[in-house]
Amino acid sequence: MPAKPIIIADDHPLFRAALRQAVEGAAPERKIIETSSLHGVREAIEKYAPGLLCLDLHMEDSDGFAGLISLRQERPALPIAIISGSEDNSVIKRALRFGASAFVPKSLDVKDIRQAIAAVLDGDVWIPAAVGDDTQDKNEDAAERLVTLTPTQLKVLMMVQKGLLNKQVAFEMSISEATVKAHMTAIMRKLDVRTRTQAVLAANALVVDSDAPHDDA
Amino acid sequence: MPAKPIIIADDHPLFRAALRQAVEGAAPERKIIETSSLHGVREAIEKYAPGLLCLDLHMEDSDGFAGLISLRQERPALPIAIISGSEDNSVIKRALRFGASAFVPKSLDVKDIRQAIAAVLDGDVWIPAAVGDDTQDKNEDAAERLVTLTPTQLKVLMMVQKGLLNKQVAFEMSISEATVKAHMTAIMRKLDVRTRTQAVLAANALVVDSDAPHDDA
DNA sequence: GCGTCTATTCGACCTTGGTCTGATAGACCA
DNA sequence: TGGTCTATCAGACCAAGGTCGAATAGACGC
Repeated sequence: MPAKPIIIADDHPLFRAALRQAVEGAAPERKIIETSSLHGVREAIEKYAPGLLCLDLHMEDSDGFAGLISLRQERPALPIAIISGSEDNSVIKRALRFGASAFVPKSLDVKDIRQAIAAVLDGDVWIPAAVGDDTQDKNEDAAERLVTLTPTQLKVLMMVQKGLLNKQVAFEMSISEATVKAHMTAIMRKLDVRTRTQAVLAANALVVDSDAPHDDA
Repeated sequence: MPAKPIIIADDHPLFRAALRQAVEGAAPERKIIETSSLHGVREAIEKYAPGLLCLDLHMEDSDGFAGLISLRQERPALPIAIISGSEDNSVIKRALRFGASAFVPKSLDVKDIRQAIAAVLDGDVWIPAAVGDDTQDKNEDAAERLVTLTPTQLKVLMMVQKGLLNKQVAFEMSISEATVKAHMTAIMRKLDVRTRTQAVLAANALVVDSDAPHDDA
């Protein structure tokens, strides 16, 4: 069978080059497409029907884990390897929960990255060696529910999370306020909350840097 | 002059004992009062007019930095040394911004803690050696504004941040919903936002929320 | 004591949020 | 082809959020 191309999506040109090197080591015969935005990723997926996506979480338009969830829903069969500067345990676990096939910290050297890519191309799930199994997963429910949101619902929730009014969301998306309200009703039903404030709290599981509140009293 | 007593406030009895030892080393002649809640702290302040408060951030009723801010407003002259399991840079910097006189990580040994206490009793500000100067201070404004909130406003904001309705806040505080709304208006004015969702976003600067330091496998 | 300030309290009033009904249209699947 | 799911929207309706003006009470300066 013909080897499908690989997409590399990262903000940073230098790291993109390094990643390309690692990927070429793992799959020399594959075509590689580079991009630096979620938008570019979607275009590339449309155009090249890739077999693997290496995705940075910190791109301008990726909105934390929301981009990952959307892509997974659009192409469930496409394996996604998350590339991230973070090595935080909760970030790694959330990435996997949201459907990533691998988590590759940027601190890894080329050899290890190559190994990770090879594993994913082989159909495996790859994670860094030292991932603890702390079972303080109370955000598990929230994560479980967030993946059931449709891409449009996710987009609405992202805007609400930034503090926008329904009216403003409607304007940004060029739809009516009534539709935004309908989306919010559906979102809150799925997240099992009753107000937008609580929806925002639940959506904090999507934020990469400072993670959602948990009571480790 | 008579040496004013010292209050030690920490959830953990064992650590409270260790802290007492360190404090006694730094100020042998001082009376020491122990407590394990914010409520206990207030009582002790009322009763003993202390010269120093050693405050843990992770107590049941301390609501992150909100407790620190309240106490600072009630007793601006009382130096407060923050005791915390976290050593995260942003936590330390926020503690100082919110008026702490020292930041003492629990990982320090008794000798260093004694030194920190001594420094604060001397009127100095004490921080751990390795505090970087990473200039990712975008919460600086938010922090600046949060300290202008009155204790009541802070209390309301804490509840709203947990996702409670105005009606629920009113019930919890035994005041009318109209009053809660009035507080919210004042809060939003001070924080320079226009909706409760945005107020909750701003209030996130109060969340301590660091990763559990013990389970780094 | 007397003005002034601010925090807290509240009711009247308007705006935004959220539900429900019901409807249209496209995508996808069986 | 029919059934399900999603996205879109309108209008009515009620609940929640938010502003305004105003009253009270304590703190401060003078």
